[in-house]
Amino acid sequence: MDSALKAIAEPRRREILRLVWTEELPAAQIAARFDDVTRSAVSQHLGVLREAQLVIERRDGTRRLYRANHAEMERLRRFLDEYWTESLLRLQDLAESAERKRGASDG
Amino acid sequence: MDSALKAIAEPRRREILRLVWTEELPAAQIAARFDDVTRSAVSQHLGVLREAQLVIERRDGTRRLYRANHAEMERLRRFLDEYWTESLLRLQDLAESAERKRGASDG
DNA sequence: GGGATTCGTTAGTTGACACTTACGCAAGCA
DNA sequence: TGCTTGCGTAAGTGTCAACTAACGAATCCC
Repeated sequence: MDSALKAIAEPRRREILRLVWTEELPAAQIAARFDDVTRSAVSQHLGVLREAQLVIERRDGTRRLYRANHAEMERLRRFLDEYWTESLLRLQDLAESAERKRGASDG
Repeated sequence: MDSALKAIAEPRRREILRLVWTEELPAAQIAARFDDVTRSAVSQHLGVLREAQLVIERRDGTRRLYRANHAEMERLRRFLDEYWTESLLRLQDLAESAERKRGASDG
C-alpha cells in the first residue's frame, strides 16, 4: 500500500497510469508518448507500477501489454479516504467530548 | 500540489500530520513521540510539511506550535478525487462512444 | 548580563531513485 | 539458422532525501 502511494507521487508514473487507464497499451506505444525520456526509463517506471500492483501486465508474443489495475487504485483511494475521515472523526470526537465536559462541570 | 503529494508519501510525515490534526503541538512534543529518530529529523520533516503548506507554524516565545492545515489537505484530497473521477469519466465516455458506434455501424 | 530552554540549520553520510547506455532474451519471420 | 522486433535488465551516473551530530539563534528566567 505504501509502495502504491510512493508510485503515484511521481508525476511521470501518474501520466503513464492515465494512459493505460481506459485502454491496454504495449510498452513501445507508452514510451512513444514521452519524447524527453528513453524507452528504458519508461520500462522501469512500468516495473515500479507493476510491483505496486497499480498496473497489470499481459504478454502477447514479443509484446507486453499494460492496463491500470482499477481494483488496486480503488484500494488506494479508500485508504486515503479513511486517512482523512479518521482524522475528521477524531476532530469530531474532540468537539463532542469538549461539549460533554462543558455540560458536566461548567454549567 | 506535487510537493504535498510527495510529502504524504512518506510514512513518518503522515504520522506527524495525524499528531497535529486535532491539536496544536510544540516541536519537542512531536519529536518525543518518536524514539527511533532524532529531534533534528523531525524538525526537517516539519520543514517539508510546512513548505508543502500541509502544516501551519505559530510561534509562542521560544516554542513553535504546529497544526495541520485542513484547507490544504482538502485541496489535496480533491485533487486526488479528480484524478480518479476524471479517469473514470474517460472510461464512461469510452463505453458510451463504443455503444454509439455499435448502434450506428454494426446494429 | 549569564545560563537554560526550545527550537531551526548546517555539514556530512548513506541510501534511494530517475535516468542513459549497453546488453540480453524471447518470439516471429526469411 | 540467422535477422529483426519488442521488450526487460544490468551497470553506471547525478541528484535528492532521510538521517545524525554539531552548531547557532531567539526567548525566558535569575
